[in-house]
Amino acid sequence: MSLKHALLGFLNYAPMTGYELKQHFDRSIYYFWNAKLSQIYPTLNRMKEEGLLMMEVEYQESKPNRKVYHVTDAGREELHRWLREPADAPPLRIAFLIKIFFGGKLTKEEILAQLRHQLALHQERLAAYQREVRDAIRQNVEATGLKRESFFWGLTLDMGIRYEESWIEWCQETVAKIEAMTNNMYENNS
Amino acid sequence: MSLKHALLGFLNYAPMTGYELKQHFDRSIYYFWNAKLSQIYPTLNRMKEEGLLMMEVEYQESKPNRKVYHVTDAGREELHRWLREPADAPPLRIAFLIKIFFGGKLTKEEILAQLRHQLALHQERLAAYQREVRDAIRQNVEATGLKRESFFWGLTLDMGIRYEESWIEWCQETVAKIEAMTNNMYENNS
DNA sequence: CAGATCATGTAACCTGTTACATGATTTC
DNA sequence: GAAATCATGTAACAGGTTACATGATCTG
Repeated sequence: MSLKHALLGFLNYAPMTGYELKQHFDRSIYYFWNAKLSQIYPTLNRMKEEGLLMMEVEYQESKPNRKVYHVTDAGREELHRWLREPADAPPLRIAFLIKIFFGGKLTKEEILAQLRHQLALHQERLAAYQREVRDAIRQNVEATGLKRESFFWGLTLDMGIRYEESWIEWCQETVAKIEAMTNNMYENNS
Repeated sequence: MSLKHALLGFLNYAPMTGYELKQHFDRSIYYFWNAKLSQIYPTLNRMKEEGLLMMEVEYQESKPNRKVYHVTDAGREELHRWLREPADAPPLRIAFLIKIFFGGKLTKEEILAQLRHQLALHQERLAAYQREVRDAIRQNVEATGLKRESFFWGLTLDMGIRYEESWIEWCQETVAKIEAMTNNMYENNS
């Protein structure tokens, strides 16, 4: 379970609540991993029972009490073990490519619409990564002084950017290919 | 549900059994979508109940009877509706990048081992796509005469190849970056 | 005065994987 | 004689999403 290990990783920087962990996901690694609070809370509970975490309650009025989680020695060991363990490369799972695969059933304009929509999505994402994520890394370094860590954060961002760029190039080239076909060519090559 | 629509897409080429559908997945779109038989069989049943498919039983001795599925008009309409519907771009979900993100906890050799392993995985896949998938497309065109469709099949393969190439480039550049660091630099920039 | 932020969860549901069950025929 | 191919499934489990539940305080 990767969520478990991502949580260990963040808690290893500093003790936090589930709510704060969610913010870390949203601000730093959301572009390659994320989770909802409804998944994070029960997972933290299980990890506590497994002895990977300790919990301290900070009492609050007019808000639910803060449950601050700390990594135990067992948790740190488990994190390190997992980090060294060879990772597999999960298969792509892209419904959009199913639409392209069976795209022969669509008209030229319909498939161009699909492609342009996909292009726009990836362009937006790329822009977001270049703005927000870069900034988030900068802010994290300033806030935590984890300068060494930021080298690794930057590596993952590079891959995120490269991924979006691949899509953008493919979409643009594919749109160009299909636009270059006359309607006659497009309809009559079956 | 994309599995449903992928099944509709294949059955729209020709009526088939669940077993044969699985082979189509394994031979043509496995690199961006796949499913196990244990998921395909119940899904076909549900689709039949929804009126998207019709089933004919071919009786056999010494083997379970073949259940051959055909797309109904409602199924064809549903396929066409889905193909036109704008597709979203699902977020990446790569546990390996979590390992890199928290890579500061690893030694230089440990992280290089991760990177080289990942590089090898993607190189193998790229080689497979360039061999097997190209061949599968060629064979499908010969077997079915769906020349027009093969243009679209090729487009998805291009994206698959591009994806693997991105990983390979990133892995190689990242390995080079880290190798270029002296051990001293690597350990002492926190 | 509406919406974001802080802060916790539970329950139902959906998708997909793994394990189990059966068994003849063909190929190496 | 072992492994792949043909051909069907069921059941348990794992991971993740959506909906529901609660409610004060801060910000625009």
